[in-house]
Amino acid sequence: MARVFSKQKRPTLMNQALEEIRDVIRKGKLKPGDRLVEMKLAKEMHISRFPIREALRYLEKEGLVETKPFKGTYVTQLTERDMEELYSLRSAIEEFAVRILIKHIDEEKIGKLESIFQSMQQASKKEDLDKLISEDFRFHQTICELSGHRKLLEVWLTLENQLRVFLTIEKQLFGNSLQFVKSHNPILEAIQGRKIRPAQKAIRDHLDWAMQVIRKGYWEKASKQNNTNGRKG
Amino acid sequence: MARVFSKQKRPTLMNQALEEIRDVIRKGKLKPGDRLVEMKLAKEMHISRFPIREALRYLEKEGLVETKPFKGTYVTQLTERDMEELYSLRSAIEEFAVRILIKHIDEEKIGKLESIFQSMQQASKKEDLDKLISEDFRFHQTICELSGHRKLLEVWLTLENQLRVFLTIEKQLFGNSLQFVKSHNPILEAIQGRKIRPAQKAIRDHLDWAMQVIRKGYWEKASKQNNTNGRKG
DNA sequence: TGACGGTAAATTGTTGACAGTTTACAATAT
DNA sequence: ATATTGTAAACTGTCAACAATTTACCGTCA
Repeated sequence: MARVFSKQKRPTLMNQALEEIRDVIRKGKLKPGDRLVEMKLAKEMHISRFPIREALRYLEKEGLVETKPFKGTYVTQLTERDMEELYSLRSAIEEFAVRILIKHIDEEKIGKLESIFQSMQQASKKEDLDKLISEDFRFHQTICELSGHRKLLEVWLTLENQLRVFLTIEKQLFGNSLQFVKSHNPILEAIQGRKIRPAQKAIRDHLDWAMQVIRKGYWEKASKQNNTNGRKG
Repeated sequence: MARVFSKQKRPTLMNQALEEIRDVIRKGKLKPGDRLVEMKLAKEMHISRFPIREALRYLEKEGLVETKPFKGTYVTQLTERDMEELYSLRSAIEEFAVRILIKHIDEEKIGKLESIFQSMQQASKKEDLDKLISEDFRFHQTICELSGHRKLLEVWLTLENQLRVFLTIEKQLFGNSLQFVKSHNPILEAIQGRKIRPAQKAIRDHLDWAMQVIRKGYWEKASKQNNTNGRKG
C-alpha cells in the first residue's frame, strides 16, 4: 500500500538534543576545549539529564566531543598531530573513493561535481568564506557518496565532522581563496578523463596543500605568539 | 613521585557492562541478530538499566550493535555487501598503514611481525583455528600499530571488531588453514625488503583472497541452502 | 609567602519509578 | 480459516532523587 500521510517524525528528546548540540559545535558557538556540563544543557533545553547524556555519547561517536569518567565532556580539541592524521587518513580514503568512483562513473555524476565546483568559484568571487568551505566539503563528500561505498562514507563523515569544527573557526586561514579553488581543478579534470592515478595524485596534492596552509598559518604562528594553542586543557 | 601501588582501576559500572557485553558478542555467545534487552542484561549483572544503556551506546560506536528508537538494540548482522565493504575499506587502510610503516621501520619492529607469523604457523600445525584467527588479526593490527597513526588504528579497530564477530562464528571457513598462513608470507617478505608497492599488493591479494573464501563459503552456499542468512530481521 | 590538608560546592555516576511506544496475542467479525 | 480490531504485556524513553567523585576554596602551619 502506498503511503498517504507523510511519515511524521516524532524525534526523541535525545535526538533533539543531539542535533542542537551538534549544530552549536559545528557553528563554532562552542569552541574546542569548552566543557559541556550535563545539568546546564538540560536546564537550557528544559529536559532532564538523561537524553543529554545519551546525545553526548553519540557526539563522542562522531568525534565532536570527548568524555573522561567523572571528569566531564569537552569539545574535542585537535592537536597538530591529530590534524596531520585526519588529513592523511582522509587522503587515503578519498584516494580509494575516487578509484571506485571512476570505475562506474557517468555523465550525470560528473555533472554534479562540476556544478559544485562552479558554486565554489562563485563563492570565491563573492569572497564568501563560509560558503566556500561548505562547498569544498560538499565536493569531497560527493566523491565519497558517488563511490557508493557506505562504510567509506561513514568513516569519512566522522573525519569531516572534526575538520569542519576547526575550519569553521579558523576559516580565515584560507582567506586567499583563489588557490583554494584552483587546487580542485586537477581533481575534476582527472575524473572527467577517467584517470585514476592522476585523480588520486590530485586529491593528495590538494589535501597536502591544505594541511600545509593550516600547519604554517596556525601552529607555527601559534607556537611563536603564545603556547596555549593546540594543547589539551 | 613514582607509583608505588598499582593503579587500582575502579571501573564504572558502565565500563564493566561494556567489557562484559563486548566479550560475550566477540566470543559468539550472542549471535548477529540477537536482541539485547536492557532489563534482562541489567538483572543478570545486578545493576540498573542506565549503565547498560550507556554501554550499548559505546558498542554502537564500535559497530557491534545497532539501535533503533523504541525498537531495541540488536547484535549487528552483516550483509554480504557490508562484508565486501569492510574488507575493501580495510584493505585501503592497511595499504596506507604499510606505506607509513615501511618508511620508518627497524629490525625490532620486523621482529615483532616475524614472531607473530611464527605463532600463526604453530597454530596452523596444531589446527587451532581460534588461535590462528586471533594471530591473524594480531598480525594486521600490529602493522597498523607500528605505523604510529593513531586515527588509522582507531578506524581499523572498528572494522576488526565487526569482522571478528563474523569470523569467530564462521571460523570453519578457514579450516584449510595452510593457504591462510601462506598468504601472509608475501606481506612479511615485502616488509622485510622495505618494498612499499609489493607490500601493498600482497596485503590486497591476501584480503581479496579472504573475502573470496567467505563469499564462496558463506553467501553462495547460504543462498542455495536457505534464504535466512545475510538478511536483516 | 607558599605548601599542605580538609571541608563544601559542583558535577558525574547510578538507581528506581513512571510514561510512551511497540509487540504479542486473544477475541471478534467476515 | 483468515483478516481485523482491541487489549495486555514487554520494552524503551524520560524523570527526579541520591551516591560517589572531583574540584574549588579556605584556613592552618612552616
